Amino acid sequence: MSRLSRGFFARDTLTVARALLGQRLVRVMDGRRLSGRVVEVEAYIGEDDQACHASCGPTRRNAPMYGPPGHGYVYFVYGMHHCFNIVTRSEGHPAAVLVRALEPLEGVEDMRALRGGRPDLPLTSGPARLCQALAIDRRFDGTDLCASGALLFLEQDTSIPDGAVATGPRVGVRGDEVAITVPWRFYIRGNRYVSR
DNA sequence: GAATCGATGGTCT
DNA sequence: GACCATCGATTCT
Repeated sequence: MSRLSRGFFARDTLTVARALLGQRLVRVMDGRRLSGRVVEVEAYIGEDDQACHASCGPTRRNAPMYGPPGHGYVYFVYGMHHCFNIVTRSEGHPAAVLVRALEPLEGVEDMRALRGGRPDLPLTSGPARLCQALAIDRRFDGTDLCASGALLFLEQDTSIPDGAVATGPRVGVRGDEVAITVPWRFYIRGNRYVSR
C-alpha cells in the first residue's frame, strides 16, 4: 500500500479534493491502525473564498493553511469539536480540503470505543465524528502527513470513476452568494457513509 | 422525517 | 462579546 506523497497535495485544490475520494486515511494509535476510505470532502480556497478561514488574512489559527502542502490543519469549533483538513497547493497560497466523511476500514472496535462505545451512533460520517473516531485533535495541527514516521497519513486505495462522483454546495457555510453556492463539496454517489 | 435547540470554548475585532 | 466548515437530543408534523 503506497503512501500519498507531497506532490499529490501540491496540485490545484479542486483536483486534490476530487483525487482524495477513495483514498485511505490512516491513524496509527498504540501501534494499531485505524483507517477509513475518504468518501466526502470539501475545498476551501484562498482569501477570496468567504467561507475559507483565510478570508480575513493570516491569523494564528489559520497559519497552517499558508504553509506547505501535505500538512494537517486541525481546528476546534463550537467549543467541543475538531475538524481535519489537508493543506494543498504551495506555501503562501492558503487552501485546504476538509475531510467530511470516511467509510470505516480498519480498527472499527477502537473507533467505536473512541466514540464513547455507543453502538447506535455513526462512526465517521461527519467531520467532527471522524476526528473523534480517529483521535485527531490539535496535536495534528500543522503536522506533516508526508513525513516518514507520521502517525496520520494517506494511502493510495480505491480509484473512483467520474460517474460515481457527485458535487454540490458546501455544508454549513456562511458568506456571500458565491461561497454558499459554489459546488466544492465532492462525495461518492450513493455511499452510505456520506454525512447527512 | 423535519425543524429546532443547547452544549461549550477558542479565536479574533 | 460575537461568531462559529457540528452533534445529538428533543420536539414537532
